[in-house]
Amino acid sequence: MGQRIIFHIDVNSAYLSWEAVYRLQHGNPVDLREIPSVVGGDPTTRHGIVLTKSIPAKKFKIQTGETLYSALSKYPELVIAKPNYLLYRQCSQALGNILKEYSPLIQQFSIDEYFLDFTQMKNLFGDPVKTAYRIKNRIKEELGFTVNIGISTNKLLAKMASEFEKPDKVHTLFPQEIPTKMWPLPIEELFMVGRATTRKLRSRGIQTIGDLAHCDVRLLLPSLKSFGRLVWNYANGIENSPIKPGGRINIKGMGNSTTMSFDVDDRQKAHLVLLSLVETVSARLRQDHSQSCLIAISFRTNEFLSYSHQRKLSHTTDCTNEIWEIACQLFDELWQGQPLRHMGVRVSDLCQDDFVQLSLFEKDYTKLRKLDQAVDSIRSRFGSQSIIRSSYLHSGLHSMTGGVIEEEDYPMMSSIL
DNA sequence: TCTGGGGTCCTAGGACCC
DNA sequence: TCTGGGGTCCTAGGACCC
Repeated sequence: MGQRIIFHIDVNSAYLSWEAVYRLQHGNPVDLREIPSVVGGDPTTRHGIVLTKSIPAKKFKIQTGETLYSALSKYPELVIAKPNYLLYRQCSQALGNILKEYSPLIQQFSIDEYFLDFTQMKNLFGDPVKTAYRIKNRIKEELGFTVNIGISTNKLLAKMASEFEKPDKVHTLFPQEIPTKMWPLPIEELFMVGRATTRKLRSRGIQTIGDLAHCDVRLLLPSLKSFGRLVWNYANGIENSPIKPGGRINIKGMGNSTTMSFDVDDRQKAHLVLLSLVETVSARLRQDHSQSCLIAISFRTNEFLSYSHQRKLSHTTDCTNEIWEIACQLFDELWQGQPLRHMGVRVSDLCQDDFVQLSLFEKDYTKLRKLDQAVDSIRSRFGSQSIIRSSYLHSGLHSMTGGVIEEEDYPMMSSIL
C-alpha cells in the first residue's frame, strides 16, 4: 500500500466559536472571538471552570480548566458564556455533513474534531492541500466558524499539524518535515504526553519531542512500560491506525457523573442522586439497544479524594430499578460517611439486547422493564421532566442528571446551519 | 485550586484453577 | 506446606484525550 493522505479537522476554540456565531446570528453585535471571553459553568453550583477560551483571553494567560474565579482575577472584564451542548451537537453535525462530501471515510474523534482519509479522493478532487483550503473556506462561509486542517500520512501527524498556528489555517506535517516542524516542540505538546509523563520524561533530561525521538527506547520502559514505546513511536511519527467510520458504534461503556451544588452527607440523598444518574444512563442504554453486565459507582469527597467500586453481574440488564439497586449496594459498601461533592454511575461490558437471557435466579424484572419502556416513551414525547419520581419533589435535586439534553429549552439555529 | 463531564486504555495485585 | 508456575478473571486506581 502506498502513502495514505489523512486530514485532521479541528474547530478553533470550538464551544466559544459556536456560541459567538450563534449570538451574531441572533442579532448580538459582539463577536466573542474578538474579545477576552470564555465558555464556562456556574460557580454558584460549583461548576465554575473554563471550558474554552477566546484567543484574546489566551493573551491574558487564561487557561482551559482553570477556575472562573482565577480567570476573572487575570481579567475582570472577562465575558463568560454558559455552555449550550445542544448547539454544539448541531454545529458538530453540520461540520460532519460538509466533510462527508469530500470522503466517505471520515471519523468523528470528538465533538469538534474529525479525521478524513483523502487517499482515494485525490483523483476526484486533485491536490490535497488545495482541497483542504477549499474545505476550510467553505466551512467558514457556510457555517460561520473557522477550523484548522492538518495534513499528513497518518492520524497522529495530521493531528499534530492541526495544532500549529491558529486560527483558520491549513498545515502539513509530512514525514520529511518532522525534524523541522515537530522535533523542536516541547515534549508536552506531543499527543498523549500529559502532566505525569512530562514529569517523568523531564526527569530523564528529555525536553523536546526530538529528544524523545532520539533517545534509546529502552530508557523509557522501566517507568513508562508499553506507554513508553507508544510515545517514542509518536515522537518519531510512527502510527498507522485506520480511520474508523461510524464513530460510536463500538461504544465500550457509558456513564454519567455530576458535581452537586452542595455536599451530600446523608445516605438517602446520596441514593437519590444515584437514581437521577441511573435514570439517564439506563435510558441511554435502552435507546442504544444495549445491556450491561458491569455496574460501577464513584464519588469524590469534599477533600477531593476519589473512590470507585464496581460489580460484575452474572446476567445483563438495562433496567433502571435493578441498576439503581446495585448502585446503592455498591455505594453503601464503599461510603464511610464523608461529605460528597461529586458522584458518578457507569455501565460497561455492553452487549446488544436482542438475545437477552432472563435469569431464573434473579428477581424477575419483566414488569419493571415494561415500566421503563412506558416511561421512555412518555419522556420522548413530552420531555424528560414529564414524569419524575415524587421523591425528588422537595429534594433540591434534579430528577435526571447528565446525558439527555432538553431540546425544547433551546431555539434551533438559524437557516445558516 | 474557589479544581467539569464524557470517554478509553493500561497496570498491579489478589483470587482461583489446573 | 516452609509448596511452583501459568493462565484467567476481577477490581481499583491512574494515565491520557477532548
